Amino acid sequence: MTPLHGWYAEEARDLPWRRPEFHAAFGAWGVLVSEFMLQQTPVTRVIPHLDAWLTRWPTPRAMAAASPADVVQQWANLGYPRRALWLHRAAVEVVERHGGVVPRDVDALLALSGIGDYTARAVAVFAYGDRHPVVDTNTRRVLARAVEGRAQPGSPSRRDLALMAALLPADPAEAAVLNAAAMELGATICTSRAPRCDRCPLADGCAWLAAGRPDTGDERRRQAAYEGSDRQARGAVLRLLRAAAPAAVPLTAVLPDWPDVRQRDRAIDSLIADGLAEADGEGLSLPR
DNA sequence: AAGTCGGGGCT
DNA sequence: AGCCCAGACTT
Repeated sequence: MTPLHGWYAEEARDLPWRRPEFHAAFGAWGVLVSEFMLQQTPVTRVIPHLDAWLTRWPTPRAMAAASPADVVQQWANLGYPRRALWLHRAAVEVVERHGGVVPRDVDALLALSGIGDYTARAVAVFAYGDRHPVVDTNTRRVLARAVEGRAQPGSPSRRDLALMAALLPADPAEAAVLNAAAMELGATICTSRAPRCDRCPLADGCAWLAAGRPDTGDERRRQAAYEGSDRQARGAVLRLLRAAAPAAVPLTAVLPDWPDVRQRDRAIDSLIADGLAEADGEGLSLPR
């Protein structure tokens, strides 16, 4: 893993959350927001939204004072809109439990809404410089190949954390670089489909490359089709509510021509259950 | 351990 | 027409 340091210094992408100005302006809150947005949304899609979000709500306290409707609206088309509500809830929790300061302790971070193993450690490491293993889907693939000689990682588990922890340098700053470098390598070189092993700094020591890049038969659990799914219906309803906001949409005007009316109603009910929509006498709207 | 949850871009 | 994406939550 040692070659990653030099490679990262030379080749790392210039991303907003890696710039000193970003940390100076938004601190740990900026890192927290960026990591929320990056949960399953590609880097290139997050970038255009991040600055607008942080300019509007530059602190947890500002975010906590916003309405859920404004939060869902600002989240726009980033996907998985429950994350917007969780981010808002996390901001409230930061104000209530930590005086408005994003906590540094991993367990305190894990206790916040919408924060799991990845995000908690990403904040502790990239915002505060502490020494923890940060393992995302990119890192898991790099470890699977370079260390275990497999084509694809297995399902996420705590083993990944232990494996990465064992590879971290003793110095926290160097450990942070390795964490970021492993993610960067997986995102740009050691990609899922067509890895560029010819440009990989770990090529000499990679177990998978040494074995001739075998197909180790690790089936990735594939996602159901989006077309025709409940998720698509939810997305369509929410898009309608965003367009109408702050006005409510009469229930009879909510996707009247949707192919499957039971699916439509299921989508409405589940959005209400999630707190992403609200129904009253005037109809359906974003949550007040 | 398996299901659910967006949406866009690339192959 | 799939596959993939700086995951987390619920059951």
